[in-house]
Amino acid sequence: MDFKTLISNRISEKVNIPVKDIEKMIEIPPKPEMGDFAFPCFQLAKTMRKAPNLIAQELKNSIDSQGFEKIETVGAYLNFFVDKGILSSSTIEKILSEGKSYGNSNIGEGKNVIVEFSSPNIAKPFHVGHLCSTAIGNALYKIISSQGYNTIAINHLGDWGTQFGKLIAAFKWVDEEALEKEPIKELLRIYVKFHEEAEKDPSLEDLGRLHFKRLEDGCEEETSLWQKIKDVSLKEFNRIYDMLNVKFDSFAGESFYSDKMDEVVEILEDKGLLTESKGALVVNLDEYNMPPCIIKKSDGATIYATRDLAAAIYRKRTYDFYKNIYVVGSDQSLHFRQIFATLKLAGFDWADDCVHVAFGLVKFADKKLSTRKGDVIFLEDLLNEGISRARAAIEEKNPSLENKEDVAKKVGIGAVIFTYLKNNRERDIVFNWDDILSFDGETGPYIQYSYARGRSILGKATGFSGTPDYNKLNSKEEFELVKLLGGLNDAILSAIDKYEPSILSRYIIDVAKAFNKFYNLYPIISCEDVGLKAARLKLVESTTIVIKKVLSLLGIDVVEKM
RNA sequence: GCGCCCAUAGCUCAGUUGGAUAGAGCAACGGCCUUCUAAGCCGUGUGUCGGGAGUUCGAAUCUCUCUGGGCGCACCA
Repeated sequence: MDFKTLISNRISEKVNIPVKDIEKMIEIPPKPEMGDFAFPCFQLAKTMRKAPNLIAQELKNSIDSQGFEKIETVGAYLNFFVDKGILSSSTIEKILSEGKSYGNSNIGEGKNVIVEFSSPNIAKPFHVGHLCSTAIGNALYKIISSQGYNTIAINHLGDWGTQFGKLIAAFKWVDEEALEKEPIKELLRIYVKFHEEAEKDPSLEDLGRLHFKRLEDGCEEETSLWQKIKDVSLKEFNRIYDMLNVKFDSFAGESFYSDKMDEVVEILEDKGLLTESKGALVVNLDEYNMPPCIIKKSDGATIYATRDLAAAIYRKRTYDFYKNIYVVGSDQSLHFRQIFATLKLAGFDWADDCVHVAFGLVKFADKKLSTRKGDVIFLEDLLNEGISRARAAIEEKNPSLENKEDVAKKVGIGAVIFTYLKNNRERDIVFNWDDILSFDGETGPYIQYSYARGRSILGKATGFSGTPDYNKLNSKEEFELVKLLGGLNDAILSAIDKYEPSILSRYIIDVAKAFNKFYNLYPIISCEDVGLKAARLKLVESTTIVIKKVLSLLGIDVVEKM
């Protein structure tokens, strides 16, 4: 039962405004005591030439109130109180019958959506900053998929570019033994050393560029070193992706496009967009009020803009995408605006379907994380610290728990992922071990705990059977929970609309809070009224279904006990 | 200098697209485990919504301006 459209229809009958417009005006009152839905009459005052509260009063008297407990006016607001029994039974039965597909829809059927995310740079450590793109991208991938879209997860590996020239130049300092044991750390060490040395001797930068040019020209020595670096890096990255349970449909990174860039240059040339400037080939973007987009450097080598253009064109041809989403830090906003503008100038109207989903940076209280300087926290260390803190919490709170290690892993990692997804993605995260790994309050473990409590109650009720009487779920707390559970699809759609997983994180916090409140206040197993007990059990079951569903969309596992 | 983003309680953040008395978590203090797991629940209070002006029935939300921060601005990604 969709009460919002019901209300819109009834109001539309009385005033001369289309149902759709009425629906947009309907709001949810700030406090549940004020009703479940509200219709403000301020805007009608002008056309009807009457005082808004008078309009509200007249509507109240003339409107059909069937299906509602009552309809009230407060000032210019017309407040609707829905029939709790009807809403509870329809919501709970829908959840139970749809199970894990509750919240899904097929609005995206037949549409391909690309989500590019994670995209770490080969040869560099996978640090705490990379989790922003990885967690947000993975969540968006799952959230969008839930609405029937055919979604493609692409890891656009940073495996090409001048940095490899620098790395190859730095290879003369490599310690083979260390490279064997801890490849990324050793590669990082020589990369850092390169930048230190380059400060004293700027000619090293030129040497790096030379090596990249040779790599791009297919020279054997550079190519084999590059392959070696890529192999050891991917091995390390896959270990992290396994811990996070993140999977990709494609690992086509920057090098994948190395043979597709000549065509980009040709296309831009044909359209007459290329101009030469200081020896480089650029696309002028003055009309967009942006600096030019560099297509070829003065030494003839390509640059990341060229590769991103090639990638976008390739993706359009291969996947014919409906949306092409880039989950990349906000520090690259200008770059993407330049790419999209260049595509547009080249006559590709689908440039408008490309979206840069930006996020803030992870930084220390005082300084920015800098790979070049080597001050960096490995993501693996953060995840392991999370796991070991979860392990300690288990020993303290529930030492007889089975599968301790499995639970510690899911709770520890869940806490980290949830922290990354809790807030508006454009906010910077100030790195603090205790904040990121908190288990109290609005955190991942709090949600997981709520789920485990629900499952525990259900486990104790096996064998019970009774016909639920949903009319008896009439307490404020029970009804609040029901209303929240009914709002899952809206929350998902809103999250997709804004490319914002935190909308779902906030939603599930609200659900868990309402659920905790409910079971702390009312007996379930020991409830004597059979109809009410059955209804409460169904409510608990519905809640566990919704929590599990939302956490899975966020890329977080649930545990049955903790 | 130019462009984009941000400023809400001591701290970290929400705020349903312009609506009713601006809310959570953390931290602090007090209460609740012989009754469904205390990673929980209940209670106690704090705000010039950065300042100013404007738009209108109505602004934390929209416009302008100032202040204070972040990021970016051609051969790195």
